[in-house]
Amino acid sequence: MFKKILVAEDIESINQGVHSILERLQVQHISHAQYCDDALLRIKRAIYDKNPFELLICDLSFKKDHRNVTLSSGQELIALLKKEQPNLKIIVFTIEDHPQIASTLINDCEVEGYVLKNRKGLAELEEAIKKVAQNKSYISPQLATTLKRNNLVVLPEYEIQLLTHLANGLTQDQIELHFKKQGITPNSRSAIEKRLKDLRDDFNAQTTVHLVTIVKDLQLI
Amino acid sequence: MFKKILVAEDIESINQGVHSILERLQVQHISHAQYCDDALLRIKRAIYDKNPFELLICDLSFKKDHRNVTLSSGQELIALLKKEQPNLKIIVFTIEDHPQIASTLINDCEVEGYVLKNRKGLAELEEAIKKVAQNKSYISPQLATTLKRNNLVVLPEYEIQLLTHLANGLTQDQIELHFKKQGITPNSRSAIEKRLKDLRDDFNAQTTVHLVTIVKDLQLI
DNA sequence: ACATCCCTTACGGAAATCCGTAAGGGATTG
DNA sequence: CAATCCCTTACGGATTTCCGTAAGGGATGT
Repeated sequence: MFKKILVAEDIESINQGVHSILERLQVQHISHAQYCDDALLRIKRAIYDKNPFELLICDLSFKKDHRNVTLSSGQELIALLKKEQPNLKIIVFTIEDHPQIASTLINDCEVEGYVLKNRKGLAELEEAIKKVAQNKSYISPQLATTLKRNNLVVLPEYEIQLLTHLANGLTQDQIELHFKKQGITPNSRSAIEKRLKDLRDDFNAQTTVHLVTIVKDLQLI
Repeated sequence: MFKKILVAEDIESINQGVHSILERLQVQHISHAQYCDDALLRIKRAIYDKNPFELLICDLSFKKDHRNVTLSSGQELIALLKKEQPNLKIIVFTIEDHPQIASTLINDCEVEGYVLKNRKGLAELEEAIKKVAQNKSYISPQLATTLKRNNLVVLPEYEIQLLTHLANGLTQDQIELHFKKQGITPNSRSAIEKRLKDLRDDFNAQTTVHLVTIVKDLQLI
């Protein structure tokens, strides 16, 4: 079992719940951070002290308050940490069940666990901690099944840019111009139209407005 | 102070936190419901038993699981309850800080309290319970300030329909036709165009796609 | 080399949207 | 009653988007 764990989570009542589990698992050093910035500092400090954390249990969304923070989300924190301390195990503990977001963290950021805060969340978290301590990984069952069958759509960077510009109010002419300035290809009017047509087909969108709302709902842009 | 309180909340660790507060406030009867349907049943039953609840502390979002539920959100529950037991006090305790949603609950559904689950959430909840027990109302400070200055936009039903149809892939021609069938006026092509132009101006949208993404982000549709 | 495939670009016409103007019809007000 | 205001509708032209066709170029395979 882990000896030194950091919990990054801003809601106190959930912190209490997590803490009680860690105590039951007889974790010796339990630290808490209510801000992402704090979490990063503590982890850096622990490395400097030659006594690094072994596991981070991390929420994704942190409420803003009066404090100025540079890291506002768990995603940013995790992305940094994988450079700072690659051997640090990470379990995401969040209410966020959107497959797109979970998939990015699991596959790209390579977190070791992803646990949903639901009715049985704490029990699952305990399970996850045990698994990860054995060098296995853990993903909440509901999420695991949807991730498997849900053949996730990942939009290529080009399509993301195209749709984002549309959503932000650029006309196709403006996008063509912009792509030419930035050296992004293809940038002809024709190609842009064709991509949009293909995307409409792919997503069964009747109009371009429809298309943009669909990809926004799917959080692809 | 209240003697009989129901807590509708699906995440166990938060339930624990709320429970500990209610105990400190020496509430005699504390009930919990992990599903909206359960909450409704318990409240009805309590009325039938001539021993109704005095206060409901209610989350908004409830995770779906294997159980079939008819009420899937706190909003639906609250809307029903205000008919079922008009004198029941309600405090919303949620992570949802979108002013649009909060405003609807506070002004339309007339809940007595709206507390955000943030770093000081439990302390605020305690404060709210005390206030509401004195027939006052309570709104989380952060929210209260934004609600005041944020001169909330409320879109008339007609505009909501128009934009929703656009977002769902109808062309302006199809919308004109649809409005005529439904007897919704104005339904001329011209009027539809004019409304969209006005809306684009109101929201500083460059294009119609832009407009739709803006109102979707604001959760106006 | 040649054929094939895939992608980009170009072009032209159809369709949809955008925009301004103007006419008509209620409601309000002097 | 007349004047005014506001909204709806109609219409025409400009702009934008949509769609099909075709030409050109690079990569791959035979």
